[in-house]
Amino acid sequence: MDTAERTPADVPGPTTGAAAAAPTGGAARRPRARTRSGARTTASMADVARLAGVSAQTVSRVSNGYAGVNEQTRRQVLAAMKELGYRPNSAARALKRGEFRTIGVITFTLSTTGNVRTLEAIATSAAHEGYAVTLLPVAVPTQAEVRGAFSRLEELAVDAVIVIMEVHLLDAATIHLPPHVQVVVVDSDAGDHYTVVDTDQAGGTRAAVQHLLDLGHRTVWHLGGPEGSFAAQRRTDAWRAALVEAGRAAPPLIRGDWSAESGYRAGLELAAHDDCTAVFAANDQMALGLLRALHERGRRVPEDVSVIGFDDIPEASSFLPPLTTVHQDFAEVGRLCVRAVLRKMRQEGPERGTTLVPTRLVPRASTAPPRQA
Amino acid sequence: MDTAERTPADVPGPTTGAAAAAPTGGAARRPRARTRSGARTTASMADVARLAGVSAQTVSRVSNGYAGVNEQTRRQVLAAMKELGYRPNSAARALKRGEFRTIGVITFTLSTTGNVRTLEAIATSAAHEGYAVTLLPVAVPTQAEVRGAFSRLEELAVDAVIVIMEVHLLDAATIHLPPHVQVVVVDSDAGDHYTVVDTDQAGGTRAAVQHLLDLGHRTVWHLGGPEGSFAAQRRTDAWRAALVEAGRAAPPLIRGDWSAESGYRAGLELAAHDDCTAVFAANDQMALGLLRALHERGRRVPEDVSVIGFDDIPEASSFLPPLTTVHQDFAEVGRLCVRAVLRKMRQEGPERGTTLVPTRLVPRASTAPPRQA
DNA sequence: GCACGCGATGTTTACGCAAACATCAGCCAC
DNA sequence: GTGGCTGATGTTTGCGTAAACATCGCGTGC
Repeated sequence: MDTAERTPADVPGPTTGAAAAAPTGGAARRPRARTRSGARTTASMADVARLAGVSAQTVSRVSNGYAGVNEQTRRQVLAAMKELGYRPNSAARALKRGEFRTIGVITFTLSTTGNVRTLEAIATSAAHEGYAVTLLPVAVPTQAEVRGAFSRLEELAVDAVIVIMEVHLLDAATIHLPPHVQVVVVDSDAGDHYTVVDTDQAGGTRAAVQHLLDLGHRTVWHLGGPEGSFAAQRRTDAWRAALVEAGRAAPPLIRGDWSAESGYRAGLELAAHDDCTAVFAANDQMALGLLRALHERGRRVPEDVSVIGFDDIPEASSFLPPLTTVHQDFAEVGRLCVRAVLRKMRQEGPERGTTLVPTRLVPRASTAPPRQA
Repeated sequence: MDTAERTPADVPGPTTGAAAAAPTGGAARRPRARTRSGARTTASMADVARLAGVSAQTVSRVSNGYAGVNEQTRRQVLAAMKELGYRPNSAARALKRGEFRTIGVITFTLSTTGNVRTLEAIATSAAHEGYAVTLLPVAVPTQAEVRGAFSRLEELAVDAVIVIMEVHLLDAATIHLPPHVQVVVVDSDAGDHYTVVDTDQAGGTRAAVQHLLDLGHRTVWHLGGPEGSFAAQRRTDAWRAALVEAGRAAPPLIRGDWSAESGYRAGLELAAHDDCTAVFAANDQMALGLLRALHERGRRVPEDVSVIGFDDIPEASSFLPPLTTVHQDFAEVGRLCVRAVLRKMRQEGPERGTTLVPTRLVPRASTAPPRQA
């Protein structure tokens, strides 16, 4: 047989011609489409190996930074990689290694500051650990949609999942996660069943209420968040508890939906109550709307009414007046999420439990002692 | 028949399996105990095939919804899948198919409304097309960092990339993308070299300036964004051009950095100019700070000074006073990005060129005719 | 001087899936 | 009835990588 047929580039090894009874791959190992200069296909390890005159395994070793490769060989391989523009194929890697080095993040909306900031921190922390982050948006917060996201997720290339969402939407009975995909939840009180990382809603709320009481206000009104939200629920509960603890009567709860617009509507209502001298809004956006409503109704802040928010969005210091609020450390929440989920993957962490991130009261110009105090 | 469920919620079949004359796999197909950390492995196609009594290929056909599978066989396979909790392995799929069905999004920060809203829209559109979105945050906007993100990207499982960033950070010479990975850029004027989708910055700006001139203002001051930003640059250029077109003198440019705080500082400066009756802020956050500064200095809005913003963030309608601004359709931008990048992947779209998404002026209470007009 | 060990490298195999090809049973046309 | 066709299913193969195992050459201890 004309075993000649050697290409100019030439294959290094003699390639062991014989061995007729090749146990398995005996088939014609066709030399792949010529990857010469006008190459279209991406170079594979085999291509690099050929060019460098070594085996594919050695390329793999270099690629993964193994020790035990001769320095000169290593340099040759690196040169070959560079020449061919070699990049490891992540699909093959993932297949072989059984992991994707990717974390999925399921979130309902990116329109709230908290979710976005948390997501950003997660992405940053994950990148730091060599993980990528894949986003799984859920259009509407219904169980069906969430379930849909999870089932999409099941085909997705992720090793773990972080859910930024009220967990009551996760009907645990109907969601079955792929095996060894770990979950960490933000904004939830499901610490009994999941690993949860969250801002210390209660602590922050207590600080806010206490701040107002300390200023001399008889009681504190509350502009709460929407019903579905656990964060809202906890802030409301903590508000009530703090008042009870202090022996004060809790005024009726007023609800918004997190938006500034809803805060405005609530503010119009509150402005009608002459006895209202202090309001704790469950987030800064609602506080913004509240400020506008009070202004329109001629109630001065903080002289007539003190207002305090929650979140400390960057704009809060530019409100009229600058808003006293409770600062949330979203970056820390994100960091802890990633840490927790990676720990769980390595089976180092606990299966469940809640981690709370402390808050900090940021006093600005929207709170003051009541006039008659 | 004997579909009797043998193992309630157990590992796949007994498997141990006759060392039958397995034609191919010859080797003892060990029951695949723990792969990684002691976890059960997921069931593979082969496991399903065994349980259903068919070949792996048939499982594949069912899994991919091929026609040409007998209904009864199909049902059997589906039942087996369900019993084993089978999920296709996306790494293997990607390896075989040569695509990941994932789009990478590189962005510098998620702290600006525009980026976040665009990202959200991208994620939603992508999901709609069956694509996932992987986030690649870049910590600081330096070329080195961006290059780092791109080289991380090269190992990443993505088929295409959308860059939400000023493209001048992409030093084209040093970034070499993996072959076949298409790029679409947002917020850039690099339409000559890339496919660009962006808001019609110039159109929006012209509308804003014209609105103020139409109200009778002699000229319009401008609170611009930071130097590095193309969006800022274009708004500034368009502002100047619109004034020139109208035969008005352009006041000196004042610069902020997008933040409300910087708007406040600029506002203090502007308040000192008695002849300033109208300001166009390059975004709503800066307009917010501006409003506060003007208020503090006793300049009433809109009676003494008209203020107009850009973006139309949800809070803008709750500013004091509610802000007239230029609405950006981020959702559309995101949608077009995804469409463009998928088109390029399929080689249906053009290699380069810019697509502009129109804006809309939203008149509210922060603009009015000047007093003496 | 010879076996042994060790470092460097090569060879085989399997990961899970799906395209390409192979087989096989029925069924119709002539 | 026989050849050919069709639809359903099985078999082979290989994607690019990395673990496990195999080989090879050289220096060292005794």
